[in-house]
Amino acid sequence: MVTAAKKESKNRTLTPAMEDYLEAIYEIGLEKRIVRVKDIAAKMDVKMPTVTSMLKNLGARGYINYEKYGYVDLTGEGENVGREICRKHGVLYRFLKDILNVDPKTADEEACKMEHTLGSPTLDSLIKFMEFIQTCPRTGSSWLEHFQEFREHGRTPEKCEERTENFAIEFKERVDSLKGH
Amino acid sequence: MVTAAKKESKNRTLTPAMEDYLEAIYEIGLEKRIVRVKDIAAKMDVKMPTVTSMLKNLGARGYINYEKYGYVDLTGEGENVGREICRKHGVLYRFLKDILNVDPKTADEEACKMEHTLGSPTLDSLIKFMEFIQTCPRTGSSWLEHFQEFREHGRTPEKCEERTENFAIEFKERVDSLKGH
DNA sequence: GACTCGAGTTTGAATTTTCTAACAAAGATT
DNA sequence: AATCTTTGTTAGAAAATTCAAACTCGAGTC
Repeated sequence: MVTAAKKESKNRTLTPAMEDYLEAIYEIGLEKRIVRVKDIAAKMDVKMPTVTSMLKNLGARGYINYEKYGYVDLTGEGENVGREICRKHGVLYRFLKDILNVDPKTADEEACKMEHTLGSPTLDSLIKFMEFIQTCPRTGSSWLEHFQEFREHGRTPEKCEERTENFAIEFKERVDSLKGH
Repeated sequence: MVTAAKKESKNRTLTPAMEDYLEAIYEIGLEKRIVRVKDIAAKMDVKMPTVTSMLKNLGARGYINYEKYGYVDLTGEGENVGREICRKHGVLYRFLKDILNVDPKTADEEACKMEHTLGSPTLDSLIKFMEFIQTCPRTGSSWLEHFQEFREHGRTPEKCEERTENFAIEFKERVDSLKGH
């Protein structure tokens, strides 16, 4: 379904590209004392002039402090954005890799694009969902393994019955430990 | 994590915008005999000249048959793309809305962007995952309800114990019906 | 047949992100 | 200090997507 979503008129919202640069600057800042144009270019896989123009852009918008030939650093707001995009990437990466079993390289690439498309509330819900899978007495890691089997071989009544019986025992133990607090 | 993903050099891959137009044309084609520039413009929320230039573009690439002042129709390849994007949108929309409980409007908007970022294998895995949740004896709709409770109020040991006991009964019935084929 | 009106197109321009080629500054090395 | 290398910047251009303004086509209507 293509939906006529209102275009964000004139407003100074960050584009995906800008968000990517802020994320890159944030991550480089975590590892090194200083953030260089060269490092950003390497991380983003673009050439240095591209970085320079984006830095001017982000500087003008107040997300970084930037002076020619000087080192780059994020303003408070720039840091908030960088951290949030970084967090989104991590959540999405783990969901794709650990839950959906997408191979790590693809998971990283797809997370890289999705991190700009999902709002923070959706991300929060996804985090809670993953947490819930792992902590709910009915699911946990054996359930995830069961899913991987299903994903590869579809529904096989024998497997299902076997797994169900194993879980019956596992589940009983969990119930007892819950009761016997 | 920003990753230096290889840029697809010269290759004639479809951009997200092109995919959106093919999806829109595909969907309009499902509802009406003929697909008009005006309808595409309305669905995409752009002006007609924008549609005209994109139609030339898609025509040159072989995804549609396009002649000035004539009606638009998809080639075989164009239809494949349109259908696939449409399918991705549907899967993502349902995941966001039914599983993560994102409000329908937001779910639609976010699905609209994500449909260009996830590969078909990832989508297939997501479909299987949703199917698995609904058919696995350990989960099903009561588990999803349990999640919604958790999402809103966090972990509450009492609730958890209560739910767990209810499930113990529910689960026993399922096991019996499995055994008694 | 001439007119009108909605649908479609052309033209030319703006924006965003990127590049290459050429230039400039900073840091090392001698 | 003079030079070399690395790093960073400017300038100019390209591709993609969009728009507004002006023009054209086609289908009726008088």
